[in-house]
Amino acid sequence: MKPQIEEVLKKNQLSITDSRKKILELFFQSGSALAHHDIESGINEKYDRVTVYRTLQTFMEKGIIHTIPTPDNAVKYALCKDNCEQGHHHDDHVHFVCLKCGITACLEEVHVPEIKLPRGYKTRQTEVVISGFCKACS
Amino acid sequence: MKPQIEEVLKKNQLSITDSRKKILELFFQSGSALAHHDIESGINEKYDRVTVYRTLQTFMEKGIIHTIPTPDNAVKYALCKDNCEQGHHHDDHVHFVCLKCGITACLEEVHVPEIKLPRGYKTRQTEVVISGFCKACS
DNA sequence: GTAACTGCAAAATATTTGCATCCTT
DNA sequence: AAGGATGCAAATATTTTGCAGTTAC
Repeated sequence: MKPQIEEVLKKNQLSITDSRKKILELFFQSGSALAHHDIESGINEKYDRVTVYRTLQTFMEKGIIHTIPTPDNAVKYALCKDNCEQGHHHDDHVHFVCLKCGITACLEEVHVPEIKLPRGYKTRQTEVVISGFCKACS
Repeated sequence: MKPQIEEVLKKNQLSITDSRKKILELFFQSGSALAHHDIESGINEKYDRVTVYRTLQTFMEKGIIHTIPTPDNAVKYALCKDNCEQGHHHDDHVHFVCLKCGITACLEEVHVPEIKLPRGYKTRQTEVVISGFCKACS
């Protein structure tokens, strides 16, 4: 597990620091999307709030994580699984938010459909967020 | 135009006040989604920031407006056109964000497709936000 | 007249920036 | 050793709450 994490950092030309390792590890462990708050409280060692902000921003720039737009406009971050290169994030999967337990997750196996727009509009990216009840809660 | 606005307020059992009329009018005029900031700066008479917050919240509760989840997690509000009753907001249309001019709009004429989720998940609502270039910018 | 709404002050929360110090390479 | 990352302090921005005065009905 650990080596995988350092690899990700190396591959993105980021120096390997404690906070980055721990935060990235948390993403790998949880498997779901995390809010800033989840990150601050999900790690034993306390890192400065500012460090968390900057780390998330760095990960975003490198395409390691991405934000998920949720219906209530809470900011959540999730690992980019696949073909995200620096600056060019591209999701093709659906995001899910559970109305009961609040978990937010990427459904990698569910693809977003192609949607035809009226004449004149050009699609660059389609985001789909489905809210409902997850396996555990339904 | 004006009478239409007062009607909406009446229908929702809200007392008719200046701020509510002006803010609602702004939504009708703009035809697109508005951020809190757009509302504060889009009205000549200056209403207190707190009043704007509370008015938006009231409109949300009554189902007059709804929030749109945008890719950058900015909070935007738009009129509910159709079958939204108090507490039960239900969109069936797609939201569009222009990457150039930044406009956010509801594409009433584009319906969200039905998406099958893996066994165990239950869908309650599907939100679709497409970013790209609008008629004017493409 | 009464209940509801507004504006002001201030608290609570969230995010960003500058800078000195420390750590990775 | 040098550049980048962190932590602290503080500046900004955002949202919420309490309360007194005002307005709609």
